[in-house]
Amino acid sequence: MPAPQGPLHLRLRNALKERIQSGELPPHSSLPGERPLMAQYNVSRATIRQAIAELCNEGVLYRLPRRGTYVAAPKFSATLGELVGFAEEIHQRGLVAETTVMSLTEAPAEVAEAEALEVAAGSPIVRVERLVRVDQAPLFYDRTLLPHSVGRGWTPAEVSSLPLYTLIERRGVQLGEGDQTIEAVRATAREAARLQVSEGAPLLRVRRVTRDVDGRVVESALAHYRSDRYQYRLTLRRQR
Amino acid sequence: MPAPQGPLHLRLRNALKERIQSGELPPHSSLPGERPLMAQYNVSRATIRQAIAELCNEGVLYRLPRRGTYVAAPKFSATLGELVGFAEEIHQRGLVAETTVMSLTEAPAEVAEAEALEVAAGSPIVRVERLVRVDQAPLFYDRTLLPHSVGRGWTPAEVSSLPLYTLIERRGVQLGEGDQTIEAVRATAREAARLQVSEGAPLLRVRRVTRDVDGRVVESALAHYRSDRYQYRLTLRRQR
DNA sequence: GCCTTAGACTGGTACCGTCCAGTTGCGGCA
DNA sequence: TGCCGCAACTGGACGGTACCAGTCTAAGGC
Repeated sequence: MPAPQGPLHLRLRNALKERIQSGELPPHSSLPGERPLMAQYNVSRATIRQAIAELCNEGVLYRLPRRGTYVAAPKFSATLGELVGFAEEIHQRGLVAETTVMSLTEAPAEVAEAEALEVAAGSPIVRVERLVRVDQAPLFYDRTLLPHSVGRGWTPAEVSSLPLYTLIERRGVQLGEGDQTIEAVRATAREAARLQVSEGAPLLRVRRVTRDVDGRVVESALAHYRSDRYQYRLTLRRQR
Repeated sequence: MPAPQGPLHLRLRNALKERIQSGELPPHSSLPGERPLMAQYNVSRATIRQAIAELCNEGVLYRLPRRGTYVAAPKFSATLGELVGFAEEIHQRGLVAETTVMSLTEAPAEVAEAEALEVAAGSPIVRVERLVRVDQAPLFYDRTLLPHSVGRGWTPAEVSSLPLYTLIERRGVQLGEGDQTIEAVRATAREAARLQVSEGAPLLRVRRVTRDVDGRVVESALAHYRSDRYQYRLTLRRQR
């Protein structure tokens, strides 16, 4: 075989994941002990423990001290507390999104925009407005603000073909946390026209402020989803 | 000194946390390297790395490979991907909720209810309906279904004074994951009356299926929030 | 047949060592 | 003065070992 690349613990992690997904290790069955696994995969215990720890963090496995390591029940959502962009999420659900860039401008920030991005008023920023369709019909409309350092030089072609988070990470930005608020609103006349719903139809309004690992605002987004076509879905885990 | 107890890596973890919280290590400042820390705390590098890895998972620190370990910006939300109940969440926000139990019944499950709880149709289940007010005005109405083994024997007094999750955990149930879907809907005449809004007002509908660590359904809830008084808020972290 | 108990597990904690590949800063050379 | 290369340092990835404290089981005593 062509000698799989990458760190051992990652390869081990994927190997175990496959054994679980293939059904060889069904939910709630116990994994071999760490010492048997050492012999099986010919790696040190530290490596085994690292791979298992990662899978526990992902929720794929769980440990019962002094009893064993077990396969967790399958997850019901791929996104467990993970920050994903609008377009990324659509893609993760296996849908094909068509993105139309309505506008893409670089300009000095107005007061409200500067506040949202936590930069000085008048600083250069980038504004992106997009309409995303799935299966022909509009799904959501969003307006995203980015600091000039992040969004500078993007083309409509890039923005319509790649998730914003991909473009952001390409700039070398390490994404950290994203703070979202979700509310229900009535569609205004303008929103109704854009999303092709009747005025007053219920919409999901999602605001998100994304920061890099240093806490600097990287993106401030406001999206309106057609509620007849979209449900916000997330999985949360109880802390021990 | 009285020899602090517990595993070394936990003590180290807390020691570092205190140095951060005291302001000795401000946000975005770099931690000493792992090797200097070994000498400083007189522990092995593996222990240092374990403590740092835990703090990274918590979001207190972040690493830049081959550059260093840094103090993260303080968190913006207490609930980072944590599963919390409706009442718990209100409490966490520092609000005082008045809960009115509209009904509390034990009965055989109807087909749809049995499906939601993943039990056999006709199995005994418990239904709870509650109206929660904050500052006099209604905030949300919710209907929760529970398997008989979980909700059996609860009194209206208990249900109105304690979060459901507290009651569930008192039964010895280990909560695992909760799957939520959030959508925007128009208030029906009945919902409008209960929540004291006009008919057709936008509401946030939150459905949640909570499971224990073994994957068994523990609770199936459906809540309607007044959108003029409530925004769903959550913080997510980007996976590495 | 039942109960006790010893030993073979389990994961948890902690130590040691080694090598690797980027980053960074500093000193020296042009 | 300015550029460049190298040495020092960083976290990442492995390997090995040892001991601990509970759990589970199966053998042995009653």
